[in-house]
Amino acid sequence: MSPRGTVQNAAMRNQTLANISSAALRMFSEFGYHGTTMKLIAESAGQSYGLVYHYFPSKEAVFRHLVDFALESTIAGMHAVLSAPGTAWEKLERYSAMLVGSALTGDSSRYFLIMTQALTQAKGIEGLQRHIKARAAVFYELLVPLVIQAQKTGEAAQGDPEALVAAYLSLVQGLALLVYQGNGLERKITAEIMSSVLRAPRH
Amino acid sequence: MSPRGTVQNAAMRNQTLANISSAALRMFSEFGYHGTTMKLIAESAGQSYGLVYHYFPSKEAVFRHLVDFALESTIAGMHAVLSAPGTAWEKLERYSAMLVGSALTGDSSRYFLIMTQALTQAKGIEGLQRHIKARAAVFYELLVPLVIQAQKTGEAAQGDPEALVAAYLSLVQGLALLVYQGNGLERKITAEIMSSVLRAPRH
DNA sequence: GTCTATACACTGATAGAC
DNA sequence: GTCTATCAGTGTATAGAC
Repeated sequence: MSPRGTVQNAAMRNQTLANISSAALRMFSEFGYHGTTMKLIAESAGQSYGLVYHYFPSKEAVFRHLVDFALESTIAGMHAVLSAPGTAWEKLERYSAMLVGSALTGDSSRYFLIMTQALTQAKGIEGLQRHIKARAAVFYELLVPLVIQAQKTGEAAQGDPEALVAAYLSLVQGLALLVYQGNGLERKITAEIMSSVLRAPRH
Repeated sequence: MSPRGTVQNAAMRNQTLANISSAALRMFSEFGYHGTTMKLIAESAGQSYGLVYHYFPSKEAVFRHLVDFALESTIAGMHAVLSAPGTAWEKLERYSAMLVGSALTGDSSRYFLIMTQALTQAKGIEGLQRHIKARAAVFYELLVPLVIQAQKTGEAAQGDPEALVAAYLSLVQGLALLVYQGNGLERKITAEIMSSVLRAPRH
């Protein structure tokens, strides 16, 4: 009733929501969409079964929420790195460094993983595939112009810029899988290796 | 009873088995392990539900069979390309060409996909993760020495050879995902781009 | 070898008590 | 806001007829 009460309620609600989301991210990234049950999410979050349905109308909604967050935060991260001053090639190298430094370690790699899950198992989820494709197009819209510019200065490799970006993003997705396997090999990956897909052979 | 009868039976059995396996590969690669039902496999193969269980004791066995085939045929393909005469770098380039030319197109890419499915959803399948890790170690055993040799001739990039191979294999896995999405972008990928992860910057 | 029918367990989602 | 109980639907696996 009192203002303080509603504020506390909102805080508690946000915390519970974050708790459930975090648990769902772990489960989806480990068992896939169909392999994850609402019971599993609830138990993993330390919450009751019914409470999950209080925050999300369906399992699909939970998954969509995570996929959207993954897409938007990836786009935001790209924007942040690419909007800082520097040449096109410097920006691309800086993004590789950011991926190796943070995005491909810990929880962030799980977001790349559920993107993979979404792409390879979402045939039954109405419109999700299309939604991802539309938002992922932004990746290309941001990176392709940079590659074209870096090709003019001779820093990026010649060839179809879209193909280069496609290979670069494929490498990122593949590395997220490597991180997930946890052999320790992922710690040896350097920003230089990541950029090598785009880099021109020097003469 | 007669010799001819048993031979015909064996032939029919092999064909039905191949039919079910092929249908299962399609379903698993599109819906993932948990998203694929035995009913779906049966219908997709044009066979009855019970018949699938006549050929495989369980859904897990079907999946294992496909994963094993994927692993062994990938290893066999590597051996074939790498045992042909040539320098270490030539062999690596030849393998990239083979991947772009055949392995990453059509049905072959589905085998790379179920490897991804297996790695990211097989937490519930006892021992599968370990089995894959053990067999996938062969990839490294075959490729790392080649990279080390190509580093000596200055053709491969300097740096940890294991990290280079890990990035190379990650790129392959990522590209299989690209093929699956079917944007048409995968057709622009060249062997040169694939090899760029391993290639040394020329001086 | 091939098919249909079914037992049994589990999952997603809802209802209603506190 | 949080929990337990419950229902309808689906999935794996088996049994048994042909």
